[in-house]
Amino acid sequence: MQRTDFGKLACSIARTLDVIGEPWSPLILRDVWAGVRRFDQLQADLGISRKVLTERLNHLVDHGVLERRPYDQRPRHEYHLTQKGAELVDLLMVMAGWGDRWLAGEAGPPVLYRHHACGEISGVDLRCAHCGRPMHAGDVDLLPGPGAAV
Amino acid sequence: MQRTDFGKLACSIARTLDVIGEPWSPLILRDVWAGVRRFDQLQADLGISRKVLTERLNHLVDHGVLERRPYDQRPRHEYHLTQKGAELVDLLMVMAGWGDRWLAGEAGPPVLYRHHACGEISGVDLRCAHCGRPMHAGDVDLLPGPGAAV
DNA sequence: CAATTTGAGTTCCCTCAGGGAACTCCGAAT
DNA sequence: ATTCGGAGTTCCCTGAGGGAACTCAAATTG
Repeated sequence: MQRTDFGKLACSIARTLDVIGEPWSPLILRDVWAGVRRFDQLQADLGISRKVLTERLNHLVDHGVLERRPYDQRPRHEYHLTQKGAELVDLLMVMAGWGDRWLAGEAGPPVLYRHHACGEISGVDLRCAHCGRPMHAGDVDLLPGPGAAV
Repeated sequence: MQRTDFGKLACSIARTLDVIGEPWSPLILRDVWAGVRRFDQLQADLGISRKVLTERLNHLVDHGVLERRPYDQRPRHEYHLTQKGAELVDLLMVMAGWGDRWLAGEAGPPVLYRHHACGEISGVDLRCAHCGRPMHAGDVDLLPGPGAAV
């Protein structure tokens, strides 16, 4: 095994990386989310090699993150996010939030997010699912869970 | 340029990937967060090649995500998260949340998070920073921002 | 009907990044 | 004076990513 396989580790971060950790995968999801759904569009938009794009799309479909949906009689299809994939996009929003805050520089963020519920330009905020108060890296203790390694 | 450089794209996701998108980087941050701070400990815990570990650590220090902190007279040091790095760990928590939900299987999540504020085992929840209501991938419109590409 | 176009991949070759293991450097402890 | 231990370096080998050209089948064009 040359390139290490993260999927087997007892770590949800590693397992998630096994699904979207390869180069380009998150950007493919971003594009599909933004409405770029076809092979050639994706290839052109990202500038990715066709070989790798094929590989990544198959991987994402195999893992149930994207689904192939025909849009014509002939064998033509588009890629769509599944529920599982849509929830990954939440992760991308958090990622974009960090990039906006720390890497955007003078020019400001390249993309803005308008929240349907309130209509405002905003960003995501991390809250505790239980008490609703802010929940950040320093606000938690880590404990071994049921699926912990022996 | 062989391996594509994401840092130059007008996309905060791509820019973030430029910092932590390489294989192992997120797992290194996870370990540092969890208290694994020294070179040999990291190498042993992750099973990463020493060469790549050196490379990743330098990259993360260069990008201000980790800092090298001496812990002895002799040239010995530990890696610590900076503020910038700690905010990346928020991202890792979201990533772990997705993995817990979709990939943990029968055994359940390998790690549990206890929130200091309420003392409960919990997970993160994404809220709109403006109105406080849930904010997910489907709840937003994307608009070009000030730093958008021409 | 023949020729072209179009979406969606395949195939081939080449370079470079990652894995593994051994080697180096240096101040401290024995 | 030798050994040790942390923190890298160096070397070689394999395989993944980039680029560009090739394939294939259905539809459209002339």
